[in-house]
Amino acid sequence: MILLEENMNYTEILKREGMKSTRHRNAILLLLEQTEHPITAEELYISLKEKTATINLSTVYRTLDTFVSKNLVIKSTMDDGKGRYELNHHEHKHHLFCVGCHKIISIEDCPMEELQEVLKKKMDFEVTGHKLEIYGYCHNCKISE
Amino acid sequence: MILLEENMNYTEILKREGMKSTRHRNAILLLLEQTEHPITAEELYISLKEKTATINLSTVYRTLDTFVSKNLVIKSTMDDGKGRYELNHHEHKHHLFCVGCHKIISIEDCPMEELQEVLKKKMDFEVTGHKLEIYGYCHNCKISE
DNA sequence: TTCGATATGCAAACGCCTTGCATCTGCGTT
DNA sequence: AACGCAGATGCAAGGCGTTTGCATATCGAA
Repeated sequence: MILLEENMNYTEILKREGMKSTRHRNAILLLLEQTEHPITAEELYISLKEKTATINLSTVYRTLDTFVSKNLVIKSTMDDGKGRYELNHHEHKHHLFCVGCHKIISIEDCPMEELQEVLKKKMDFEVTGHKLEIYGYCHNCKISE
Repeated sequence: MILLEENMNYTEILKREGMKSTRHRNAILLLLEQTEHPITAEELYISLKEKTATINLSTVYRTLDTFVSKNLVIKSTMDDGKGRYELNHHEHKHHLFCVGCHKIISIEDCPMEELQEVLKKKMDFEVTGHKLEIYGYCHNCKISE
């Protein structure tokens, strides 16, 4: 299992996956690491252009796709039709979506383990993965309601 | 809360929501009722054309959107970029997605209740809804692996 | 039956994402 | 250090799911 550990630079990680270490790939990994919540390809693209680099949107998409296929990045698609990407920290994680202020909060709680057992016994379904999104009001938005 | 009960025809349901009862709307509701799993707008459109009616794809989209906004239908968007629609039976339900044969199986198990309490206590997050998708291998695909 | 509000068809457009192709760049080899 | 090539990138065009503007058709209350 590949982890993005602290004292390991991106070049090594990329090499390990058989990818060339390039300016863009490194910048994208860095930005994903700095952003703790899932962001869209376009947000990433704009943020990169502001910061330093000239980069093309299609490069962003291609890079993200490759990262996803190498399991370095997790993609999830929401009802607005846009995909969001985040680093795969290989800790199991879910997100709270505040419907008040649209903040995204990461949590590490996950209620799937028991259910996984149930599904196996009850209907012989072998769970390989799942996606859980939770909507509601965060502390602040609850107050100002 | 609005339920699609057995001996209640679509006209009544639609009227109750302030919608006109039309040929298309009825056909879409009927088809959704016959299909127990979430389907795409296009699948619905093709199926309708095969069956009886001349209908336009944009009508399908508009109708589904209205149904979603009235809470008669639930939309969920997958990583292939397509939205899927299903009747809101107001029983709480989730789906198993078989990654082998792409079958979709509905289940009524839901592991969220306890987590909801935890999130409230731990971070004062008030859950109003959630989405859970489970991936894996169904009984048949497990065998033929 | 009439009539206004709403639903529908049609065609064009939109937004997110992908692709084909020419050029450039990282990196192992010489 | 220079070379060469596979792989990465930019650019522009295209794909695909979905939305929209507008003219026409339909529903249903009066």
